Amino acid sequence: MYQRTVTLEPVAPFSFDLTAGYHTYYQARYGSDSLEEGVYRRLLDLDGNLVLASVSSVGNVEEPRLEVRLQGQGLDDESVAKATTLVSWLLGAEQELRPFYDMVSGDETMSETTRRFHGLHLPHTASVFEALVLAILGQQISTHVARVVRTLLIETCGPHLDVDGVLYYAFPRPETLAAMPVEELRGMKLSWRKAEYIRGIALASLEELDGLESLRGLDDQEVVSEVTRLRGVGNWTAQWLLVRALGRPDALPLGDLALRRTVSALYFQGEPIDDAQVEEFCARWSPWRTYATVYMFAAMRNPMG
DNA sequence: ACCCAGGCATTGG
DNA sequence: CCAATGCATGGG
Repeated sequence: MYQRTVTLEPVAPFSFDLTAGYHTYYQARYGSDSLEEGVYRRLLDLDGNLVLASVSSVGNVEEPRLEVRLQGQGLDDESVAKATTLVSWLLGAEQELRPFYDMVSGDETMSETTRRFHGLHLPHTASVFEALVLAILGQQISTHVARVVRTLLIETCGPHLDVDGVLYYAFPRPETLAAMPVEELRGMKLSWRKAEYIRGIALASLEELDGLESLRGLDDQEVVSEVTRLRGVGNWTAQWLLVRALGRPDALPLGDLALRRTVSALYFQGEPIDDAQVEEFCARWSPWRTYATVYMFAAMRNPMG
C-alpha cells in the first residue's frame, strides 16, 4: 500500500464541511462516502485501480485549501493526477458561486439561505452511471428508504478495499450490475421495475466505448432528450443527472414533490402549487437554477431552529 | 392498519 | 391526449 498527499485550492468561497456533508446527507456515512472528524473519505475506482482519498480542510471558507491523502496499490504519477482531478470534481471545487450570490442579492429569502450556507458547492457523482442509478433508486420513495436501498446496493455490489482494517466501498461498476440477475437486485429492496431499469442503464453504459459518458459533450436539451429514451428515465431523473453528474448550472427538476413543497413554503406561504407555477417562478434564477434548487433544499432540510 | 414518500411506465377512457 | 394505477418498503 502506497501513500501520497496532494493539495487542492477550491474556488472561494468554499465551505468544506457543508460541501462534503452534502455527500453524506450530513451523517457520518452514506454508501460510498463518509465524513468523520473533519475527514471526508471516498474510495476512488480509477479504471479498476482502487484508491482511497481522505480529504481534510487546512484553510478556511475564504481561503480554502484541502489536503488530500491518497492510499492504494498502484499510485504512479498518472493515477495521482487522475485521483486529484476526480476529488476536485466530487467536491465541485471549481464552481464559481459569486455570480449566483450576486444575482439573488435582492431576494431576501434566498439571500438569507446563501448566507446560512455560504460556501456550499454542489457535489458531483463520479460518473453518469452512478447519478442515473442513484436517481432511479430514489424515485418516489422517501429519502430514508432510499438510504437503506443505496447502502445495500453499494455494500453488496461495490468494489471494496481494506485500509487499516476498515472496509471502504466504491460505487458498483456497470459490468457488475449488468451481469447480475434481476432477482438479485430485487433482493436489495428494489422493485422489479427499478431492478430492470438499473439493469438497462448498466447495459447502456457498457454499449460503446464511453457509453453514457459521451453525454458530457451534449448541451442540456440534447442530454435530456437522449437520456429520457432509456426506460425508467423521465424528465426528473434527467434534470438530476444534469445537476449531479454533469455539473450543469441551470437544471430544474420539475416533477419533484419536494421542490414544489419547498418553493411553496418559501415563496407561496405554503399554498399548494403545481409544476407550471414552479417553472414560472423559478425562471427568475436562470441561468443558475441548479444552485437555487440546491440551496432551497438545503434550507428545508436544515430549517432554522 | 393505514398513507405517504425528492417518479415512471402502462393502461383505460 | 389526460387521469388513474401499481410499484417496494420504512416511518408517521
